[in-house]
Amino acid sequence: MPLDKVNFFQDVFEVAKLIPKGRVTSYGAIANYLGMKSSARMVGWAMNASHTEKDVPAHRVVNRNGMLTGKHHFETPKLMQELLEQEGVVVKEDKIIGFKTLFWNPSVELAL
DNA sequence: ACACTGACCACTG
DNA sequence: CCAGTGGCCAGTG
Repeated sequence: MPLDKVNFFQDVFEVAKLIPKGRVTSYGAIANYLGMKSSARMVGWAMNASHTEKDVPAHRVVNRNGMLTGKHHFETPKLMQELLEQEGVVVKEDKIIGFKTLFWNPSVELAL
């Protein structure tokens, strides 16, 4: 597979699109799934470009704490939380309640 | 070509 | 338990 130069934006987007409604995952989990566990920053950075892709649910991607760190990068800061709540995810103080339960690990769910 | 930055994560003390 | 530090890849000044 031509993963050499890594179009890793697309990969990140693909994974993000696979996140089930009402579930969330972390940058690190995606990075890990893509085989770049330490490059979680890049995932976040890639999400920055997710604005160009319409079907990328960036609101379902949070940091390992379940905290909505990227909400400031949305059109409006409250948008991220609202989108999550629309899917039944409870958000309090910018962090996801029951994150551990709602966590969707691509390395497990998409396990090869 | 160099240095800094970034929606992060894990390890050490 | 909290704070500090390194690592990781790519883009920008």
